[in-house]
Order: sequence, then structure tokens, then C-alpha cells
Amino acid sequence: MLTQQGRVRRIDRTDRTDRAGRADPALATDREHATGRGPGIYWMSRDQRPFDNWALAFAQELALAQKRPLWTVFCLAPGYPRANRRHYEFMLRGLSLTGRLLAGQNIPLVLLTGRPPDELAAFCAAKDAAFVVADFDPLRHKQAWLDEAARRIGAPLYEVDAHNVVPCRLASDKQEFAARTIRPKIQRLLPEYLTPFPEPEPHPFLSPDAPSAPDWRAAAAYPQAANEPGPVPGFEPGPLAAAKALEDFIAHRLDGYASRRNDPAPDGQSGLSPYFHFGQLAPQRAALDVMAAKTGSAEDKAAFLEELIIRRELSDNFCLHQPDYDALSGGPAWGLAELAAHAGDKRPFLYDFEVFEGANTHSALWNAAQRQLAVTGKMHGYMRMYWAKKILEWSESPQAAFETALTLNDRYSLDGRDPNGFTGVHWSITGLHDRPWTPRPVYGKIRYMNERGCRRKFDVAAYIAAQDAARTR
DNA sequence: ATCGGCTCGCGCAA
DNA sequence: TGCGCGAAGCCGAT
Repeated sequence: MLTQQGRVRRIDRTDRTDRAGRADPALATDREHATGRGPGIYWMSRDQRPFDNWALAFAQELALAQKRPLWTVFCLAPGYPRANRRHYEFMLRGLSLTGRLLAGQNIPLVLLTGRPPDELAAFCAAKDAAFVVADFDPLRHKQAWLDEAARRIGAPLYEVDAHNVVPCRLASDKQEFAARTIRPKIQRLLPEYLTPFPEPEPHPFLSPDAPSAPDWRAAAAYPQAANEPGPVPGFEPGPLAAAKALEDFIAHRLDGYASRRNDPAPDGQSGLSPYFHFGQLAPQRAALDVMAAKTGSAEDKAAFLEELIIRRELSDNFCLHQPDYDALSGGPAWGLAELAAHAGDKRPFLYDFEVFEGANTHSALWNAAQRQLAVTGKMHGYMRMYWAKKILEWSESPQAAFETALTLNDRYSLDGRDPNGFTGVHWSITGLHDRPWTPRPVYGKIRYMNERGCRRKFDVAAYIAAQDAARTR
């Protein structure tokens, strides 16, 4: 019994039943032999929503089988890597809305503050928790917290990938080389995994000692460093705002997405990435709704689904399997060799971090992109590539460029500190998931981009003017 | 406007 | 072992 204790049990949806429809024997054992007498716990971290959430669904399934209450626990971690006011404000407001919705389903949300494995272990001991279900996150500190929690919590701890359509560990067990190598692996499993979510059901088992609602005011007073970027005004967090944003995208912008997505005019992008990052919107929900949409051509839908599923899951795959995902050294060998060979090349312009951060380069287009990031917390996908490639070209070393791009993205982007961000910076600077091209100074064979390309694709002057207007507004 | 070449390595066919 | 082809491009030729 409970032979898995002390280790994280990785669950994917096929673990529930095998192909013949029989329950997984080890899981069936766990189901019936939970030791604690307290509630089951969903340790919410990456997927901060009360529905469309496979980790929550699995936790509720276990709690129902064991006829016990289910609580959700979120642990705020002081000093969480590169998190600042902009992120906390968006996250906490969304989380309080999620908490309210969960309470309506008889699943109270408990807010802890501290180092997550310490807090979870203490909380589970105090409440005699029967089991813990955590959502999957490929980032190394999250994986380490999960491993440590599994060793310290007496109850079994399960990991469920609630973020990817095809669970990351199931799609591939190694670092994939490119989109084309992971694409067939994901496509093959999509019919099995791209299925409707269960309807949320009020939980029938209540705790006699149910926790009271979290003190969100105290949480918001969380210590903050000076000079951090502030909240992004006019951008509503929360699972209901996210659902509305998805509906709005499908109604008004899915049509023509395939041809417009490289145009950074405001209406081309989906604008959903902050919701995805904080798990306020499930990529699988977006995929299901887009596929069922009456708007948009087959080509529009395919383009959106490619970005939503293949490229998003490729970035999780990169972070899970590449320990140096947030360092230059995590790039592909051929790209790093190119950068090293061109380390001595003359840079046409040389800027340090402060010039980039202040949007004070010679290039009005680059500065506009940086301002868009600083002001709105978002940058259009095409401009992110151009923006990062110019940081490489105008920094004294690839090392400095990598740090500048990652720091600015993490500091200002609402979806910073995300596998997508790490992967995007690597794609631009080290050639990750890309192929070699005609050699150039500084870049070597890593793909080069320039302002002429932008002019070919969109109205650069209008883009610059739009960012100026946003700044003075 | 459109096209081919650039250039490396993965994965499959043979 | 050979071969097709690829995360978003650039450039020059036509």
C-alpha cells in the first residue's frame, strides 16, 4: 500500500483507466487507502482556474471516491524568481476571483505564504491531509518544490499536467530538436486528449472546520521592491475575464488570423497569453472553442492551433528537459558555436542594459517595441523576435544580450517567467528550434532579421506612432 | 510579386 | 546511408 510515498506520482489522463477501461491498479489502491483523515488537497500553482482544470478534476475524483472534503491551497512564495508588482497584482486579483468561484463549488481556497514545500508540509500535517494533487510546471524550482514536498508530506502527492493538451511528459521523454520533431508526437495523441472538459460539480463533502476566505488585502500588501513596473491598467484578470477575452477573439479576430498574425497592429494577436501564463484560461479550452467556432477559415484555425498547441508544448518540453533553459548555455550546440565564432565581430551599435530598458537606442522601431512591452505588459509575437535579435546585434556579447532580453521580458511582460519566454529568447538569440541561414556578422548562421523585413510586413510608422500615443496617454 | 539559395541535423525510408 | 525538410527571413535575380 502506498508504495509511491515519498515520490511524486505522475498522473496523466490515461492513468485513470487503461484501454480496456479498467482502473489503474496502483491508483485504485491509493483511492481506497488514503491514510489521512482530513481533506484532500489540490495544490494550485500554475493553473489558477476553478474549471477546465484536469488537476482539480483529478483531485475531486479522488476526494469523491474517498468521500471526503476537497480544499485548494495556493502558496505565495516570497522572493519568487523575478516576480514583481505587475505580476502579483494581476495574479492576486485573478486568484481572488478563482477563490470565490471555488467556494461556490464547496471547495475552499486557502492562501499560504512562505516557501511552498515548508508551508505545504506543515499545512498537510496540521490538517491530516489525505492526498495532494499538484499541477505540472516544467520550471526547475517548481519541480524541486514538488519533489521536496513529496518527500516531506506523509500523504501521496500526484502531479497532473493541467496546462498542456497532451501532457508534457507523455508527448516526449527527451528534449525535442524542433517543432517538426514534436509535432507528429503531439498530433498522434490529440484525438485521445483534445476532449471536452467535465462540467464542474459542487463538491458534496464539506469540512466541519472549513477555512475562512483568504485575506486578499493582506496578500496584496506583500513586500515589494522599489521601482518595479506597476499594474497594467485596463487589463482585467480572472477566469471569467479570460473566457470573455477568448470569446471576443473568436468573434472578432479569428477571421483572418492566419494572414494578420505577423502584423503587430493591435487586432492581429489573440492577446490571451497572460491568461494562459497564470492558468486563468486553459489552452485546451481555447483549442476546443476555436475548433467549434463558426468564424475563421480552416487556415485561420490551423494557424492558431499550431501556435497554441505545438509551439506552446514545445516550450514546456524545452524547459523540462534542458536544465539551462534560462541561460545562454542552454542553446543548441550549432548556435552556440556560431555565436562563439562571431564573438569578436564588430557591433554596429553598442548599448548596455539601461539604454535598452529606457528605450533609448537609435532605432525608433526598436524603442517602440520596448515601450509597448513596458507600458502594456505585452509585445506582439513578430516584434518579440525582431526585438530580441537586435538586442543580440547591439550588445557587447551574446551573454549580455541573453541576460538583457530575458530580464526585460521577465520584468515587463505579464507572461514573463514563462516557458514561452525562455524559449522565445533562445529562438531569437541561440537559434533554438530553428535552422542555420546565410552567415552574417555577429549572428553567424543564426537567423537574421532587420527593419526592412518589418517594413515589408506592416506599417512601421503607424506602429511607432501607436506606441508613442500609448506612452503619453 | 515570386523564387531559389543559404545551411545543419533529425528522423524515416531503404 | 541517403534524403527530405524545417518556428515566423534575407537577398538578389527574374
